[in-house]
Amino acid sequence: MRASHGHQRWWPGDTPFEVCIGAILTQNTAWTNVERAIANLKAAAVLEPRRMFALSEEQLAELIRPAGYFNVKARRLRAFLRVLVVDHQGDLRRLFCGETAQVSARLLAIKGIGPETADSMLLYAGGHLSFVIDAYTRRIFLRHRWCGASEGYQELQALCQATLNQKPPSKLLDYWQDYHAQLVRIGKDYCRPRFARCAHCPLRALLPGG
DNA sequence: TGCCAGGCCGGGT
DNA sequence: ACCCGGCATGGC
Repeated sequence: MRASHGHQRWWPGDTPFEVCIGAILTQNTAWTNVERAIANLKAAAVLEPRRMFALSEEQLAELIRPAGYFNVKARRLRAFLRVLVVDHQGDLRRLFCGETAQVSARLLAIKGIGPETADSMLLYAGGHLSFVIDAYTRRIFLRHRWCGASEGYQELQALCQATLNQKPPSKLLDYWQDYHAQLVRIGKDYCRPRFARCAHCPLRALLPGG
């Protein structure tokens, strides 16, 4: 995948904080809509933990309106910001400090942060080895019959992590970050829901027997 | 026009 | 432990 399309350089976002905010905003939402919301936050000069937390839920909701679910997401953003600002001095390095499993539990305890959002933050903002499973990943694996329809998040993640562990530890973070990004790109191009199969998916060539 | 997009929560079985 | 409705905008 990387040989044909190059390193994807994910996650889109200039800073770890922007990555975290984007992770919440993109829940079940097209990234183009998230970009508008982030542009609003930048224009309002509140893309910083304490300044964003200083906004009321209503003010925040208005700024992120283009991202959809704006009332829900404003509440979720503030739940995240409260933990970051109040419990960790507004310092992401403190929030992400500790063992991966421990930090993961810390994030999952926040209302509005589920497995994918937590893993996105861990992998792309926290430097933790926690593989991201999203709709594209699930769909690609399902259509190629690399997993069953009933596989849960944890099972699919365990499968990916065990498979993608065959590299020097120093390379894994970059590898996992790009691997997930590559799956999303493949998914957008070849594995959308309306296609009955990934008929033209280049991954097909990787399978024994095509 | 309707379907889709990088989920998650809360209430009900 | 699952299943479902709700949440909302913009693009094709």
